[in-house]
Amino acid sequence: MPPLQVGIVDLRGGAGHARGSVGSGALRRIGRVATNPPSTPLYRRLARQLQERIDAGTYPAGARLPSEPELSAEFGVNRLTVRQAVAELERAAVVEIRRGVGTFVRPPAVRVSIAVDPRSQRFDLGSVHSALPDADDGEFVVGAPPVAGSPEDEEAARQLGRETAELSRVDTVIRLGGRARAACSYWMPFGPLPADLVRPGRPGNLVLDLARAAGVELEYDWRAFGAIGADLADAELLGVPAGTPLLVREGVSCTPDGTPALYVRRRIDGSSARFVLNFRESRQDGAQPGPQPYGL
Amino acid sequence: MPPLQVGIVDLRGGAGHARGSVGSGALRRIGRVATNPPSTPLYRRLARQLQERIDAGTYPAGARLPSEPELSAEFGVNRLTVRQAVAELERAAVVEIRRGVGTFVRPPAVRVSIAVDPRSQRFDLGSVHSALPDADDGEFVVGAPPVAGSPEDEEAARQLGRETAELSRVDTVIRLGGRARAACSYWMPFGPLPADLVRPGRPGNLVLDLARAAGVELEYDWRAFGAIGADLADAELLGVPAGTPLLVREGVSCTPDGTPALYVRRRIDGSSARFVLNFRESRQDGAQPGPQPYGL
DNA sequence: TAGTGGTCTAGACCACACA
DNA sequence: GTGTGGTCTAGACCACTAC
Repeated sequence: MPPLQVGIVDLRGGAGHARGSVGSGALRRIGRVATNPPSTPLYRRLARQLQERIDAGTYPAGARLPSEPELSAEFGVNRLTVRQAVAELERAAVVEIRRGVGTFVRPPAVRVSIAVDPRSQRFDLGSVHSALPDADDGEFVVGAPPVAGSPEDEEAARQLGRETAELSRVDTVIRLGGRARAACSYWMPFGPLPADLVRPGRPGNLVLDLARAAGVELEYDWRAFGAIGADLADAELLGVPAGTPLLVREGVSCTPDGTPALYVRRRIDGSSARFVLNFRESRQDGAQPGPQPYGL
Repeated sequence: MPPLQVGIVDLRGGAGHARGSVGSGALRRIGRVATNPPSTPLYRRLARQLQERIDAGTYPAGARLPSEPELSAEFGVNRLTVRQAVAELERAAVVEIRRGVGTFVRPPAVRVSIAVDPRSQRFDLGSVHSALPDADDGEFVVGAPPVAGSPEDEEAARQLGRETAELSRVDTVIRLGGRARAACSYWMPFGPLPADLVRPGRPGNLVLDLARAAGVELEYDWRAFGAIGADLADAELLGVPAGTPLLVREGVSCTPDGTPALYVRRRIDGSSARFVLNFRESRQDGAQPGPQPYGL
């Protein structure tokens, strides 16, 4: 456990900070009376200070930070201000907060790396499935909501060149390592879907099963990558706070004759995966065989 | 302006919510005394309620939400609780908060769509440049920090198969539409770099200029996509709150003989761009020529 | 000047994890 | 039980924006 510093720590400015300078260098409590408005809010200076300690190894990876009351006392600020600083670090994936336990420094980002060769046409990689096969993991249907006029549904209809009334929809969650990693939505221009396939809780590779049931062969048409914050619904599905960065991977698959047959939109927990595209033939040197995953 | 509802609004549960039921249906203020702990925190129920109003068109796109004191009075909760709810909606990109002005409903997500044909080898699309050429926009050098032992530097060295001491680094910001859209870092296994090229504030296409200066021809080796929250440094560079979802696009380019010559890591404001990969030849039907951008 | 959101405090009660 | 983080209140002062 890191040594608990006693007394009040000065939070004025910090290294490389522009304003906020006060005359004397005396250690001074920063309280309600803003003798010299520092322009940088207190909670942010606190966040920087904590970040510096983490970078310096004062709080190494995996270590528990001092508790909120401890930090509150050490820096002479309100506990809520401490919480605001720590929340910022949590959103930046620097620390992980475990309720009832403590706040811990995150290890340097372990990610699953998924290689995709963009020149091959028929493959069903790119789904997170093949990365970490494990018991209890997999894709699970969470519902088959009717296609109404939601913005998502409208988008799907536009992408498939159909009317919303012609579409069926299924929502799933992909679990890996005991955690929900991705929320998926599928739209298809046919229906009704086999009740057994879209039964909530059903495991399996939904895309493959649906394609088989419909008797169609699917090819990638296009895929797109973006980043958004989790909305309230996705946050609940994935068990993360709203606003958590999600990697959105969406696209259309079509039959060999070019008819759009599937629009898929996946929201993937950003800390869980990245997608790699290789543009050169597999290298011969062997020294650096493609991208190095961040750890795993 | 939406009509200001008077009185106290009931926040118990909300549609489709599991727990939190109380006996009578009377409108009741939810105060300090939790007569029946609803399990779902107040601020989240408030967020849902506001989201519902936005979905229902009570607060249409572009409209200003009632001010925090107004919402505080309407729902009978503390202003800080209101702020917590609104902050959640802001992180989910549902509303935009303008200090001193108000909180506004965001339009349905306008994004720049950038098509990339993954089968062609030599192209410098994929950079955000070609999307929105405009005056005052472009890429600007913000610094050429020495390569020390930071985790990023170590990663770059690993990717390039070099020691950190062999690398040079440049950081830039890409501005589009008057806003910073992407923060970029480049690592190259040579140096020193031409002082004129890495002078802070210098505009231009840095990759092309550096390659020309070094007399090397660059090809894509691999590119990867991920999503993270903005850390404190990126948040400052991009002018967004820490934790804002960023699309990370990183990769290695090499010379025609396969020698790694550039590691690049871009953090792109998630609300600004998405990357599209086309797997099929350009379509003949013409009806749906590739993916439809979300608006722009 | 008036109204908006941004920050900060002090204090309270709660749910959760763990010993 | 003890300590952790999670929620909520009341009140205050501030900075920014627009009129």
